[in-house]
Parts: sequence; C-alpha cells; structure tokens
Amino acid sequence: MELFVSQFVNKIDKKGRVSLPSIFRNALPQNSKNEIILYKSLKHNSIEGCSSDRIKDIADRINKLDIFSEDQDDFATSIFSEIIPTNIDKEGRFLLPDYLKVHSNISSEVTFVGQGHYFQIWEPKAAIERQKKSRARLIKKKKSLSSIIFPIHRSNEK
Amino acid sequence: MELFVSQFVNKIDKKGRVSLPSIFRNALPQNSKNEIILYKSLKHNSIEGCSSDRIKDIADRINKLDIFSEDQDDFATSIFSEIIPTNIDKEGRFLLPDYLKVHSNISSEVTFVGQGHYFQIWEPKAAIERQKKSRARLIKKKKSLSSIIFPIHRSNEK
DNA sequence: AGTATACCCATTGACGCCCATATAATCCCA
DNA sequence: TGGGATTATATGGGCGTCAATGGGTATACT
Repeated sequence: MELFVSQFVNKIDKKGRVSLPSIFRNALPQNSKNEIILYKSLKHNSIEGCSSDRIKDIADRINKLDIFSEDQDDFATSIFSEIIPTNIDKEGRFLLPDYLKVHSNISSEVTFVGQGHYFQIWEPKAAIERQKKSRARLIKKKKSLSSIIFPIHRSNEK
Repeated sequence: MELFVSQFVNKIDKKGRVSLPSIFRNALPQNSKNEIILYKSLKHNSIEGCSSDRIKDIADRINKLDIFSEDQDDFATSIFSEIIPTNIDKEGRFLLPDYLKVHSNISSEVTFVGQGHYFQIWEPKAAIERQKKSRARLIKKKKSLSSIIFPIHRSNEK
C-alpha cells in the first residue's frame, strides 16, 4: 500500500475547491480513488484526511478497546460522529467544508502534509511552524529515534 | 545489498536536474532503480538520499507504533512529511527541489558523498570543509574508532 | 427560484520522455 | 602493451503530457 508522503501547497478557488495532490490521489486504494474522509485533528488546529479504508481499520481498532471504557466511547464519539466523506471530482479536486476551514484557520491556500497512512491539511504558515517544532523535537529525540530508524546499523551514530 | 561509496561532483542543469552517479544508481535495489528518497539531513546543511526500500522499512516500524501515541505522531510528521520521493529518468537524472537546494546552499553543482546505506548531497565547498573536519576528528579519536572498524564480529550485517 | 455541487472545457507551467553530443572509460586486437 | 574502436556517462535541449487552476453550464436538492 502506498503512503502519503511529502508536502504540497495548493490553492482554494472561488468555489471552495482544492486539488488533492496527485501523488496523494495515487496513494488512495484502487477501490476508492474518488472519495476521501475528512475530520478535525484531535491534536491540532488542522484537518486530517484519509481513505475510507483507513476509517474501517480504525473502527476495528476501537472495537478492540474495552467496550465499557471511556476511551472507547470518546474515540467513537469524536471520530465517527465528525467525519466528512468527500467526493473527488474528475480533476482531482474536492470541496473543503467551511467549518473545517474555520477550525484550521484556512483561507486561500492549504498545505497538504503526508503522515503515512493519512494526511493533514494545514494553513500554510501554521504548517511551517508545526514542522519546525516537530523537527526540533526529532533532533532532540535522535537516540530513541535511531532505534526505530536504524535498528541494525548503529555505526553511523556518533 | 550494494553500498553507496566514494564521491562525485555533478552539475545541475537549467531544469534543475542532476545525474545520480552511475555507481550509486547501481547500488539501488533492483526493484526500485528509478526512484530515490531525499530529505534534509538532521545534522548538517546537506541533503540525504536513499532507496525507497529503506524508507519502507522505516515506515513499517513507525506504523507499528500505537496509532494514537505521541511518538507515532511525531515520527509520522518528521519523517513522512519531510521525505521527497523523486523519479530518476532514463539518463539517470533526478530533480533537486528548490527548497532542498536552499537548505543546503546548493546552486549549480553538488557533491555526492557515499555513506554506506545512504548518501549525502552537499554544496561542493561545504563538502570539502566537512571532510576536513571529519577527518581531523577521526584522527583525534583513533582509539575509539578502531573499536568500530574492527569489532568483535557481529556477523556481516546483512 | 435559488443555492450548491458535479461535469466539461480551457490555460499554463512543470515534468517526463526522447534524442543528441561530448568527454571519459573500457575493450579489443594487432 | 599501445592505440584506435566501442561503449558508458554526464550533460544539453525539444516536445508532448499531465497536474493545478480557472471558469461556464447543467443538474439536483430544498
């Protein structure tokens, strides 16, 4: 399965349409190339998006949580009740609902940010800020990181 | 698996293309000869590159982390959003994105530096500087170095 | 009818694919 | 082993295709 990687800045037109970056379109599963799922990020003032397949996957994982736990309830509520299935037109564009734009401070441009199995949609300046912080954290955490990235070959680590 | 070794200086043409040195091309795995992954180095003002296979391994490990964990989010952001898959054309060239050129001070020429399982792309003068310093450091540390170069054999690192 | 959304077509610029050339590396044979 | 012949590599440039974007119009829903 293809992953969502890299970053792209695209414009929103008068009608509220944005192009989903071409390689993100390619990363969608064969059976649902013309639909994505949007929802508010739980952690940031940004939007997250993914294929409907992934939502099914998440549903499975939530199901495995204790059925009486608060977590289960919270996840179920905050995720399933707020997701927006969105169609992608023949040119690869989709409509960004107003309330999601408001939530993430988006006006005329957005930055698509690859996150592996999903992606995020940010107001461009906020995306840069976030990236800087994230990169700083990563550099700090380099040791723990290296155990993930370089599980075998350690010799290059100072 | 072949390693990226040695050094080469190549030119960037008007379209922003650079030839990946022939022996680096040969070092790419059979199944992904026409794609490389680029990303900013965490340590230097340089670019690093590797095969997409290598990234797939890393991606798998990240995706095994808990989907709702902080770490998952950090890694996903820092890695998936910062890597740039780039196609290699039939002549063995690829496009060097502008923002990577800016990051590493590159204008018209680059130095490819083999680093084993990955390689670096430097602005040529910076590459020379780096090499001097690196060499000086090594000489100072000769003792500890020998333990890396001649370890008690841990197998031949697949 | 009025608003919203999907479909169609057009434009622009970037990128991929192809072909060409010069220089460097390799081969091959006398 | 020398030196010409052949091949590979790095580099330049043309051109068609595709992605991103803009806008007109039909269709649908309320």
